[in-house]
Amino acid sequence: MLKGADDVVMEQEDSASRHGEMTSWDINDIKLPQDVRQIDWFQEWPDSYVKHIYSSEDKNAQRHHSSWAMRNTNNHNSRILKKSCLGVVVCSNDCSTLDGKKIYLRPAICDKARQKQQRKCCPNCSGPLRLLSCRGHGGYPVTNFWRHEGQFIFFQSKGAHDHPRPETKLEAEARRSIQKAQMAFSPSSPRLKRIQEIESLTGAMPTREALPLLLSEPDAYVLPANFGRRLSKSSQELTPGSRSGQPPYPRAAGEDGACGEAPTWSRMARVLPVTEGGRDHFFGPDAGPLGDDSRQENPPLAYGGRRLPPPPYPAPHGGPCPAASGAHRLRQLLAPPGGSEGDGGEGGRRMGLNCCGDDTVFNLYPLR
DNA sequence: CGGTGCGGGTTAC
DNA sequence: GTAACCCGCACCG
Ligand SMILES: [Zn+2]
Ligand SMILES: [Zn+2]
Repeated sequence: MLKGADDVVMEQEDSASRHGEMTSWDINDIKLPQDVRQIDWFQEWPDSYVKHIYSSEDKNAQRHHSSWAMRNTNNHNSRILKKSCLGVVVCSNDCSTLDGKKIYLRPAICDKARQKQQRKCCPNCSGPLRLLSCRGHGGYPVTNFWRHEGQFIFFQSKGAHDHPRPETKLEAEARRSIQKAQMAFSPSSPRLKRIQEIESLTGAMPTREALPLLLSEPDAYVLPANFGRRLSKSSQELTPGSRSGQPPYPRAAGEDGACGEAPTWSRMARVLPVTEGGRDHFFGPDAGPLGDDSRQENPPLAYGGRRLPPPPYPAPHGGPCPAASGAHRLRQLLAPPGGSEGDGGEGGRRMGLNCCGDDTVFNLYPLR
């Protein structure tokens, strides 16, 4: 992925190659540095060839999380855990939501579940879904390596994702929950239900954009409570997705309620003093469109021809997309993750920025 | 149900 | 030998 603004680069790179002192280690070294100068806050979207050293206390690191859809891969080395990127699931129709956003679903990690997922249909236009595989590492999926050593957890990634970011794990979970609730809710005959389970199960779902709106629905008011908690302590951990990229929250509370204006936090907060702890989220300005079609789930035959995304922004042509289902009101579903692990900013951790209250952050979001 | 780890085994280079 | 990857198994929330 190209990094647009420098600040973006900074945020990620900074930690790895901070201030000159090159990261002199490699995940394969017999001995890894134990005189670590600085520990990094968990990085939710590590990209490019970066390295990070996390605290062995960091829960996200312990679980080898990433907001990229990474699946375990066997490298026959129990000391080093290796994972490879699954890419992102896109709509074959390349449809767009009302507010012009694309559908980037999170590939299921489980093989079986992923196959099932690919048979489902687009939550936005009901068109067929397609898996856009990752080829950011020499034509192969980007790989991530994890190694626990001493009081640290070393992380190293190889390759730069050449596809948009998928929904975070939390968003994907929310999506599943909503759809589930939606189904259970529908007062239809068992027979119909059956059908929905098959078809609908496949797609008719609110899109990423809709999520926040749904959650903001009247009953959604269950959330506030959580809001308070999160973001409080100076050291907490947040599951990878936790309110990162496309937080279902920002708009939640007071919004123009209207659905008209979908969330506009497309590009924002890039500049925040520090991306909130553990969450470096906020989409990167790069999460951009990267159309690149013609690349599906075929092995990297001859890779070398790189096609670039069509025009800057493929016009939304969604095609005949009778907005799927009207899924409305659905509440909670989004459990407040534990917390977050400090703040990610680099250059040293910043403690709370929370002192002012969670709202601070929220107010920043709309910052479009 | 699906995320995560593990490790045997295969295949291509 | 290295790397990608398939496959089943176990554990867990
Ligand atoms: Zn679609
Ligand atoms: Zn990738």
